[in-house]
Amino acid sequence: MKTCENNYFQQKHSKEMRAVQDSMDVLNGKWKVAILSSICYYNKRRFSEILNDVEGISNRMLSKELKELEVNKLIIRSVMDTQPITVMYELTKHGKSLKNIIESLSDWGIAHRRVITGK
Amino acid sequence: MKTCENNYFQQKHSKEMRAVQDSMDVLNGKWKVAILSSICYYNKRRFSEILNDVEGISNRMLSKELKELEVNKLIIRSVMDTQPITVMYELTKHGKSLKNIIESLSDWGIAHRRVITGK
DNA sequence: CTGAATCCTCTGCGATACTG
DNA sequence: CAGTATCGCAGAGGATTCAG
Repeated sequence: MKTCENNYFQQKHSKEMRAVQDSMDVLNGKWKVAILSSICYYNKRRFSEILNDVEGISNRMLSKELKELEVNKLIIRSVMDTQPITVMYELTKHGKSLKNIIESLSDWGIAHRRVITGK
Repeated sequence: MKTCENNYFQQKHSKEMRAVQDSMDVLNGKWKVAILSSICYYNKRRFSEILNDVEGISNRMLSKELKELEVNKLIIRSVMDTQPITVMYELTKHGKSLKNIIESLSDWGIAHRRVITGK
């Protein structure tokens, strides 16, 4: 019976689908992945450096997004006692587990441009 | 000199960073990746099936997002001449190249839940 | 069944200015 | 330098209805 077949497959993949949604909820918005990329590529990165890396982002947004990433335990914020103060951001172990995805997204972005522009 | 060093690395990674942004521009919004996951996991999928797979999406949104995905050459839409008509969606070759990323996101989503809930 | 058309709400995000 | 505080709007997205 067709519906049974569908239900079978449905159950088979609904868990993965929910997991994908969970991931995208954390990485939502226009900036999160780009910010993570910046920190990921440079290992440690300062606020103003990320501000430059991520094209077009405002300090307001950067501040807000960094806070969310910290809450989600993807990055660690540490204040350096300099004058004036500087703040370093780095990936947690958990954040580093996104490295493969980020690199894949980079590769895919380049491939996508080729596909859309017709090479 | 520190700034030179920074500029050097800056140039080294700005290309990847732009590519990541390109990818995320295509996959933006609340639903795109989930929709792609549905089609990806089942190879071919009908409108109403995707509507069920993606929890919470409205037909209005699904319709709109599918259109964008088609414009970006990630999926192909084909109308089956049945009564009433059914519409199948499947990934293009280019769309299929997202499979690894989708699977990684699924794995990461599960891991993330463990990290946040403290296991 | 697969959408398109309306209407309406809410919020993501930009611009700008200000603080320690 | 690294943020916070306001203000304002376009547009994402929800609910509902209509159409082929």
